[in-house]
Amino acid sequence: MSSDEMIVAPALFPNGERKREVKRVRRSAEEARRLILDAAEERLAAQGPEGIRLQDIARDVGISHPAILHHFESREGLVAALIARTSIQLRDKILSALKSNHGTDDHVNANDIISNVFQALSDKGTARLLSWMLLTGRRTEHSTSGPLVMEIADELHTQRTEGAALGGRPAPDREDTLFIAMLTASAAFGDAIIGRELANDAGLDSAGIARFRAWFAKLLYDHVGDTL
Amino acid sequence: MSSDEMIVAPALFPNGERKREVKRVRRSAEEARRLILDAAEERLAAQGPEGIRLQDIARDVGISHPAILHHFESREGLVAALIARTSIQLRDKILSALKSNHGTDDHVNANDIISNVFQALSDKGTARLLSWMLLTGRRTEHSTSGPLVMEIADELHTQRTEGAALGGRPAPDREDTLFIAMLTASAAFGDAIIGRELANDAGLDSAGIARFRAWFAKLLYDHVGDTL
DNA sequence: GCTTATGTTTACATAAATGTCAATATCAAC
DNA sequence: GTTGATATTGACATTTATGTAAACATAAGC
Repeated sequence: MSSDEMIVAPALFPNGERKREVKRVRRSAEEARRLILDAAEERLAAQGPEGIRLQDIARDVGISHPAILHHFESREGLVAALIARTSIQLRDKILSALKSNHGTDDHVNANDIISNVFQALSDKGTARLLSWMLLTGRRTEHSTSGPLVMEIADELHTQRTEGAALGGRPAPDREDTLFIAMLTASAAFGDAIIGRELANDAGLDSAGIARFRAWFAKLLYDHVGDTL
Repeated sequence: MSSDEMIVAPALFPNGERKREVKRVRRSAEEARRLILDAAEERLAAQGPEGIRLQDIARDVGISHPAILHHFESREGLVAALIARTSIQLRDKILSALKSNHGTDDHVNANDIISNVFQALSDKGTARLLSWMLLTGRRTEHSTSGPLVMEIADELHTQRTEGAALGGRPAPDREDTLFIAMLTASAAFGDAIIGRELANDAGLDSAGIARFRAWFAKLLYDHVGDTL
């Protein structure tokens, strides 16, 4: 309550008043950054872009907001780091999903892949983060979803080509594969944003949503079967 | 380069002396609201959600920012009005596109419809506005894109049913039609947000983008032909 | 011309968020 | 134990946005 301290001369502490004995938790820089990013991610997923406020995130982690600035330089730095981390996680999830099922070439497989892609983008609001990034015009060179789609298209085309060779069928069209990847990316992206809304209005429960994704997978699978 | 400052027009001074007689433009409330919404829409499309700042929009229109508050109560009111207007425009565009081509049942027609839907969502950043709305958790009862998709699905199903009856084919599956609408909505939505990015990274020019949309339209058309 | 309704403005108030700074506590190394 | 590096903090500064109030100006009706 005593607010009438000396204004200037941050000289030594006024002897009478003493700092209280506070137990301060001190983490490694890496650990602190991880916790902060986790909290930011959760806020973003739950409350949207405007949920990323230093004070709130600091409270979630149990630190003071200047600590965040210490680790990330600025709010923008925090956002950039979050985008980078999320992008890398997304890339890993999708590519591993693609590669793990390599070789088995039935429509159940296609179903799994599509399901995984959709899931990867809905989880934790990944697509929301990325779309917010695009909406606000942020670009991080290597972490954008850009190269990712090309990687996916490449991997997919390799698989299709191999499959065609094994089956004695003609090689698939390169652009056709690219379009499959682009459509899947766009659909999964859009689904992550308005999917829940659409499903609600259509009266679909989670089983219905699963049917939708399976339907989409079959659509692509049939197409591949036709054009391969 | 000095910043371009507006010529300030002080209307009153304490001693009663006035600088000069300023000509004030006085619009009808309706006109003023329209101009403000236009400016807000443009800012949003160009700079993203954070581009909606009363001061900036006011400057664009050539008014002072309290005038905006006078017409829309609050910033939130402005956003809500913009969302409502945009939703209605989107609804009209898509439904009219659907209905205008009614009757002609070839894949060129499907191409046109898909193209129109994608266009409607990219134009003026409509999808960006709506996705921002969803991202920030805003909901306006009647203006959400929700009922819209059901309307579209209904209209589409009517057309498919009629077409099937004329051709003597079995009636199409209701859920199949719904899924077509949902996929189209999701894909167009996602495309509006990351489409440019994807196309860039894939090295597609505008002709390539057109090919992609045509490819998608054909995918749906072939599917309908198969399942009808 | 006078009055009235309301669109419009200036100046100010307020709030909230980011960012700065010096001081302090904690861990690790010596 | 002492020292050094740095993670952490409280208090403060700054910026910038929205929102308020009272006065003014303009178009329309009498």
